Amino acid sequence: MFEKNKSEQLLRQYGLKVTSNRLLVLDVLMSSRTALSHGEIQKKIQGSRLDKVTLYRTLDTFVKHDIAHKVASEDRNWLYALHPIDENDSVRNDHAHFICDYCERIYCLPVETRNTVPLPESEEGFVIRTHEYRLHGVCPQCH
Amino acid sequence: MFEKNKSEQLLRQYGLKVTSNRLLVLDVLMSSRTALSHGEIQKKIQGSRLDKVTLYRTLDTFVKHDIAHKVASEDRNWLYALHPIDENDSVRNDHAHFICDYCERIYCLPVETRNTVPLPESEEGFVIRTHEYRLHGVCPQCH
DNA sequence: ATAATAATGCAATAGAGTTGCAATAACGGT
DNA sequence: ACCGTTATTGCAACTCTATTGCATTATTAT
Ligand SMILES: [Mn+2]
Ligand SMILES: [Mn+2]
Ligand SMILES: [Zn+2]
Ligand SMILES: [Zn+2]
Repeated sequence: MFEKNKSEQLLRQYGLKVTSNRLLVLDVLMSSRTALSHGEIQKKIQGSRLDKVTLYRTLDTFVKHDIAHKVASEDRNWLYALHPIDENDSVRNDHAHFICDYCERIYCLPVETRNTVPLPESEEGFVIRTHEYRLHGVCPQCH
Repeated sequence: MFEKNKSEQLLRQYGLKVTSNRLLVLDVLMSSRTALSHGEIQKKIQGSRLDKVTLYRTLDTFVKHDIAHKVASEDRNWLYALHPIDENDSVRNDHAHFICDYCERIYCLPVETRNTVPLPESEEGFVIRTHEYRLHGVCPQCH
């Protein structure tokens, strides 16, 4: 038996049917350093006839099955990215988002962010379950 | 001379013309514990004939003059809020946002959040200028 | 009161994302 | 290799938030 490619393995591993659309979108996400919007992904796969609705649904499927996650961009669009891998090759659900002030790209940075910002005494009744740390500044591309 | 009300003073202080629309919107924002969407504000001022476009522009004006700030909500709408006041009655530009998993309301919490998450060595070329800390969990209303 | 300027209301428009439904493709079982 | 079940896909129409252009109206300094 031949070894299946990585994207195909990943889909089967998550119990998803292997379709050319999903493989295509997965490849795009895997080869991007930044989180991508629906529109950006469409541009990267122009030529293939993948409908925009199917792309929305494919991305939702990835998020629902926790293959990918989505981040709200500053212009209120969703950006999609696979989970970042840390130095031990393990997935980090807990990480920071870096938003460039110039190109507005969003990077997922595998940074430990837990237990860093305690609530002040005065703010009672708020129970924290998860968090997102968003950093703004200048990215390596824009120096 | 009679003492002007607080909203009117605030507008003059920021060099803005005093209009009934602006006073109305300012009152709504001042009396809310959570950040409000355009739609929520419209509901609260139903009866007044303030056009939806004017409301958008009024909110933008407040943001541009730094009377208020806006936060992207989880469902991709803008939410608007005045700057939170800390225990010394001074404005905090640097604060956290608490997003309730149930009611989805966003609260501005006057929490010190500076310099809490250093980047790892491996992530070079990112220059951090500002940040936003988003906390998710259960708010006091939803216990 | 008047003039200069900014704010406002209305209609049309843009853009991201969603819904319903019929056609098609994936895949386990034979 | 074929079939039947079920999930995926493409298309059209639609929803919803927000924006733009422009003529009208209100605010403020003089
Ligand atoms: Mn991320
Ligand atoms: Mn805030
Ligand atoms: Zn950049
Ligand atoms: Zn709540």
